[in-house]
Amino acid sequence: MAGAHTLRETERHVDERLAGMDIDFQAMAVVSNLFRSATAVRNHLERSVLAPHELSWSAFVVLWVVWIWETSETREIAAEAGFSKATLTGVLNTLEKRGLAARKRSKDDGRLVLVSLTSKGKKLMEQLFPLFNKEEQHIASALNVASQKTVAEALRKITEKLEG
Amino acid sequence: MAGAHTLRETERHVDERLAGMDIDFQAMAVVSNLFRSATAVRNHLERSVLAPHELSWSAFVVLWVVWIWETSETREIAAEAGFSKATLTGVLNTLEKRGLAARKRSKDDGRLVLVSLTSKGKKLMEQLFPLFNKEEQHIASALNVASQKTVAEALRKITEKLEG
DNA sequence: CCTAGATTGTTCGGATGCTAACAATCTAAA
DNA sequence: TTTAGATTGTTAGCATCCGAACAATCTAGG
Repeated sequence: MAGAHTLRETERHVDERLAGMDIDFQAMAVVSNLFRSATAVRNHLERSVLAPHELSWSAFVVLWVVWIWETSETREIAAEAGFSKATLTGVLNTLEKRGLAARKRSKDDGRLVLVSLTSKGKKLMEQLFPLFNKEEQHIASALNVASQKTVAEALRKITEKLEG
Repeated sequence: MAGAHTLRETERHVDERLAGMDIDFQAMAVVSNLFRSATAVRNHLERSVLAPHELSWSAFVVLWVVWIWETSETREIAAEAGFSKATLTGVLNTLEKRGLAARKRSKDDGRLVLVSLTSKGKKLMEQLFPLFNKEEQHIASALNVASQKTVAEALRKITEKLEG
């Protein structure tokens, strides 16, 4: 589907192409498959769950973070969602325009902006997240439960090594 | 570092916040840690390897694909790199402007555009990829070798379930 | 031949996504 | 109390990113 070569054909070609070089192929396999799978999962979730509601990936992530943490400071959302505060400004503009989220100046600290979901935004997440999780379940079903645990924990270790 | 909460604190909060709902938490953990780790790895590689050469992530991915496959048709690069052909057009403009890649019309099929690296582009990849792989090695060292194999294979299965 | 349909890369409009610079605000040390 | 420095969100400028529409080109059926 993704072009002329399958995943495994591509990996074999790369190995041959780089043969002789002093390369850690196992480490390369971890990283490249991390990106391949993340891209595939994101595309799948965008098409199956988000697109019908005209939601972008980042818009959904912001909704998710605010939904989970009730009300959030902007700086916190950006860190949690994984992109810069400048990017968040744009996404919040979009969400406000669509009536899904609202901004409010903090009274305690005039620099801070507090974000909350509108009732429309809340209703959307209560409807959308179960569908999202059904797709997550579909995706994770590529692995048995023991393997799911192992993979999640291994990915945590990678994240912690780089952020911890 | 990433905001006020650690990774594991965040996961516990989410579990409590969604308690009572009919949610597959294990599947959620796989997907969310997939994105967290992919984001962390990408940010790390951008800062440590790509930024010093003023290369964006997508520019590097395109260089990588063309380097590995020698000369590539545009449609193939887009599929392999994981983004749309519209995006590729922009990235190729940037790479051409910087003298790292070149476009050429195919003689066999007037619709096709063939992309190759300039000698400057080749030289850059020969210098850059070993550094890139060193960082991949650093990242993968969060796991022992057996775990690296397991994770890579599990991620392959996820990709194949969605693309296969 | 010839022409309807398929394929390819680009363009267009809009939404991310980044760093750097900025104004507003808070904090703490003199 | 004052003021230098730190923090926060926005803006500006640029480079991705996408889907949809488009022109150029190829392919088949007639």
